[in-house]
This record gives sequence, C-alpha cells and structure tokens, in this order.
Amino acid sequence: MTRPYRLQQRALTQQATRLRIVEAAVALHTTVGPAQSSVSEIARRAGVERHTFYSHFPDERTLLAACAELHGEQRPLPDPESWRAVGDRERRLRRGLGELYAFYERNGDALAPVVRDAAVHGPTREIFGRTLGKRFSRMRDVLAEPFGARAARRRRLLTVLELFLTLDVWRLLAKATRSRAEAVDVAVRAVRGQ
Amino acid sequence: MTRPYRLQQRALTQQATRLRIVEAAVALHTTVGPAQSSVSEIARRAGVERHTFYSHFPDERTLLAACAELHGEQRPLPDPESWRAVGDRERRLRRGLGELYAFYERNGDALAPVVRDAAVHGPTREIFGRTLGKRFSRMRDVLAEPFGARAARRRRLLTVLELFLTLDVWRLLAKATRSRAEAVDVAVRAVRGQ
DNA sequence: ATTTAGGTGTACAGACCTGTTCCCCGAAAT
DNA sequence: ATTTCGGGGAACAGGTCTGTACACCTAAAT
Repeated sequence: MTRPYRLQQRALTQQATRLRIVEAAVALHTTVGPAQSSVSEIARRAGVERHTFYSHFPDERTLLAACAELHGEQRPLPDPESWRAVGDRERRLRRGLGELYAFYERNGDALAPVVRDAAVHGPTREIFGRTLGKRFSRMRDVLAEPFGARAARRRRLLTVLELFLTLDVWRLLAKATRSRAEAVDVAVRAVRGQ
Repeated sequence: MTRPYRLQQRALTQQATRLRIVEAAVALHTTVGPAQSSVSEIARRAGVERHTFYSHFPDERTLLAACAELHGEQRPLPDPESWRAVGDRERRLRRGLGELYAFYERNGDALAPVVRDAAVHGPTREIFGRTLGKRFSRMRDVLAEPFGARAARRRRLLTVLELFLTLDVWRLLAKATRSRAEAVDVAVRAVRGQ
C-alpha cells in the first residue's frame, strides 16, 4: 500500500518553516529571555500554528539547541586560539579583552537576557554551559598562560581574569568608562595588580 | 447614624495580619524573586484570602516598599560612615570590603533573586534604587576618599570599586576563592593596580 | 445591647498559557 | 491521475493567574 515518498522540494519549504520558528525564538530569547518566551508567542511571530511548532520541536531542549546553533553562527565569539600568537602577556591580554569587549558591544544587549535566565532556567543553563562555558574557560586559560605564576598568585590571576571576561562585569565597565580602550585598561590594571 | 469607632485592640491583630503577609512576600521574593511572586502564592503562605492581601496592599509598590523596610531592618547593610575612622586607604578598603563580603555571606542568597529581578522588573528596580542604590554609591565614595587621585586615575578607581562592591562580582569571587580574606585580597590588588 | 469593620469563604469573568486532536487543503512526489 | 504529508484552522480540557463582588461571622468598640 505505502508507496515510497521522499521529500525533496518540500524538504526545503519545511526547513524554511523551521528556520522561521528558530528566528522568532531567538528574537524572543534575546529580548524577554528564554524563560519568558511562550510557545504561543513564538508561533505567532513565526506565522505558524502551535502544533506546527511542536512537530518541529517536541521539547524545549531541541529548540534551545537549534537557537544556540543559529545564534552562534550569526554572532561568533572571538577565538582565543588566535591570541596565542601574541607572546607578550600584557599585549595578549589587551588583544583578548579588546576582542571580547568588541563582541559585547555588538551583542551584549542580546546576550544579557539569556545570561540572566541561565541563572534560573535549567534548560538554558544546560545549553549555555555546553556551548559558551567551555569557550570562556579557554579564554581565561589562554590569557593566563604567559603569566606563569604559581600557587596563590596563579589562583588570584585566574579569578580576576574570569571576572573580567564576564558579561556582567563588562556591562558595568561599559557604563562607567568612556571607551573600550579605557575599559580594557581598567581590566589590565586589575590583573596586573595580582 | 455613624457612631465614632477607633481601632485599638483590633489595630494590633490587623498589623499582625499585615506582617504575616509581608513576611510571606519577603520569603518568596528572596527565593523565586519579586517578578515571579504571585499574589495567590503570597496569600496562601500568609494564610490569608486574596482580597485580604489587596485590602492591605492595593498596588505592588506599596508591598515592595513594606518588604524593603522589613528586609532592611532584619539584615542591615554595613554602614560606610564608620569606615571613615580608618585613615589608611588600604586598611579602610579591607575593612569595608570585609564587612560587605561578610554581609553577602549571610544574605547573598536571599539578595540574589531580588537583584536579578531588579534588572527586569520595573517596580523592584525603583524600590531598589531608592534604598540600596544610594548606600552603595556612598560606600564607593568613602572607600575612594583616601586615594585622592585625580582625573583619569580617579575614574578608574571609582569604576573598579563599584565593581567589587557588586553582589554579582562577590558571588564570582566567593566561588573562585577559598576564604573571605582571599576574596578581599583579590579586590584590594585590583584596586591598587589602578 | 448594639454597631462597626477586619477577615473568611465562595464565586465570577477575563486573560494567558499548555499539549493534543480532528478535519481539511493543496502542492509535491509518485 | 493518484497518493502523500506539511501545515492551517478550530476546538478541547486543563492549568495558572488577575481583580472584584457578595454574604457572612465575630470580636472589638461603643
């Protein structure tokens, strides 16, 4: 009875529908936050019925994963590996923080609601940890590398580096300083003091 | 017709009811946060009908003000004025940060949801700014006082001080360090570097 | 003894959300 | 020409929340 039937053209429009949903979700996540994004509203914005949404994303984690992927492609985080070319520790620090802070200037507003909800919203925290978490640890380690202190001082360095890589700290810095260079300068001095 | 009638004994039980409501609200605010605290749940915990709640607190701002007052009495913030007795700038810094961080150790968990929601929830931010905001600015200024630098350096000092007075920064410090003294040490060095 | 008013209990009407189901259309696949 | 299936449209049953209203009880105030 069942005749073979493979999606071809239709698979394209299907993917287009899926993409519209993800885009709508990202738009909501980056404004009201993932925790407050209702299926109803996402579907409404995507111009889609609710059950269409559910057929694409049966559970929340599937959706969040798709969002993280799209978001990651559109706004890639700086790559700490490229910083390793810079040998001087302070130059490397300025380079890394400069790139990260530039990223924040472009994407900080969109990232803030997600970061905020990650503290409260399990699924968001999960996805977040898997994608951005590792990247940030890597940044910290690469920036700490050339300092090569040990024991107590090393721990202080890692601590304060982690601090100044944070979105929250950047937001405060950005509010209190007049330029990216000045923000980086404050951070560099704080690290240097350890 | 209307005979004079003043509450006397009844005023006491009335205040007791009001207090139960405020306590229930504070308990919720310090766990799920003000934004997620429904009237239904507050009333349920206070052992009171919803309309009783409304008769005491016709609008959200009234409630938040009462909560802030109770909370402020029960967990008073350190008083920066007392720090001014310490003349040496670094000692003063250690004294102030030590007291604040001790406060955070006791009350950080309870404060976190409120601080988080203040970023999103208008009414909370409003109350927050009126009560704690000023106190924190004062702390920053008192700690900066003995440094007496000017122009660029002074701005950096104020910026980094503001940073390290923050609950968010303290939480990161507390997670990454092993003792309060170590956390204070990181902060002092960061300030010293400016 | 009689009035007053804080609080209870119950109910209503409205808003928003969730996940699921059934019917149908129409364009793509055969 | 005929089958398939992604998606639209509408509806359901169930949940949470909001603010307001009515009748009632009862201890306190007169």
